[in-house]
Amino acid sequence: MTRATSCNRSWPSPTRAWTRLRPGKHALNCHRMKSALFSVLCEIKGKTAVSIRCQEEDPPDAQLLRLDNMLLAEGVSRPEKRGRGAAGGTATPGGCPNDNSIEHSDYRAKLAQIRQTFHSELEKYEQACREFTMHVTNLLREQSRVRPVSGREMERMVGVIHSKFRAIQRQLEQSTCEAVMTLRSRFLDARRKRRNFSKQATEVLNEYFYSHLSNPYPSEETKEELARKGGITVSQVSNWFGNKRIRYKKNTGKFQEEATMYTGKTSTVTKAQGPGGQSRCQSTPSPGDKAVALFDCACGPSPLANGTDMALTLRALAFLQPPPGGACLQPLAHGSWQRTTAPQPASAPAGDSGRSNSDASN
DNA sequence: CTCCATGATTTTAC
DNA sequence: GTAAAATCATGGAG
Repeated sequence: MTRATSCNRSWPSPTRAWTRLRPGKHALNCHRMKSALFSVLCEIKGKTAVSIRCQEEDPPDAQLLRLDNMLLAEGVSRPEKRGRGAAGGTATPGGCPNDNSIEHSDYRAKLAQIRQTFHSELEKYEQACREFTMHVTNLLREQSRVRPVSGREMERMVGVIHSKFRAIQRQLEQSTCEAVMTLRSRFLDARRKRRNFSKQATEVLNEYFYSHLSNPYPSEETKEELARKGGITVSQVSNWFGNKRIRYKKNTGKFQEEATMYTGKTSTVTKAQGPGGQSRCQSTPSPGDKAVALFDCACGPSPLANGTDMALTLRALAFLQPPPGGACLQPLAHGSWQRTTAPQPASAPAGDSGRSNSDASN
């Protein structure tokens, strides 16, 4: 308590706290025996080899390396970078096509936020590290006037400081990693969540489905088109058609209303254009009648009874008639579609047999 | 909370 | 590989 002597006010010190503990420095500096004492101290120090063990700069820590790699892979370590973040390319969590869904951009935004926080924190630590190093260096320099402080000792001290800050930095990296992992898992979960399609998407799909009731198998191109129109992905279109076919088939009656609604709606649209490029001529070749009758009696008063769609269906079914070996579809007795041969010939080969898939005409 | 509709995933058949 | 069928899981209405 009494150590803080009267003279501590006069010290032009960088740190008052420190200087308060060194009351006799001025006195020492001015002491006539100073140089003698100093040399003795040097000698003693040399002999005892003040080997304050350097905590040798830890070897490239494996754990740290892993963290670095992880952050690098997540695109966090690098300051803003285009593309290929964790969410980029095929690395998209969930393995979904890299559509730019809202969730996707949301994920990227959050990742960017984490990255920003990480870098600003890192910057702060580095700044603090620099300041503290300078501070300590100054102190040592100051002290070197009264006691021997070798360059090596200074270096060692700086090294210790750096390693301490490195440990803090490692913690920062760890927590950043955690944040990224949490974000990722949450994002993955979010993608699993089912979201109802927009009204528009449903309409687009239903319109196509009911106007191609005889053959609701859109080609890849058509799927892309439908996906684009509905603002969903191609695989979602495929899923939807898969579900729709099976559900429609299972319970045709339930879809009656919907069917009439859409066939009514599409009839006006398709007359002008015809989604499959099919011209809707009203001539109804008789060969299809049997098939329609078969379909109808199985399905009851199906949407096929609708005038426009009836024509379409008859027309489509007409192609089913003579397919010895040709790829085509046949409505099953219970109102289904059945492939008799190779599914989706991708593109219709010349000739009508390929027309089984009305999409081919697209 | 239940129930149903519906999008997604998994399994099966070809 | 594709589609059918079964199943899972969630959203939303009641």
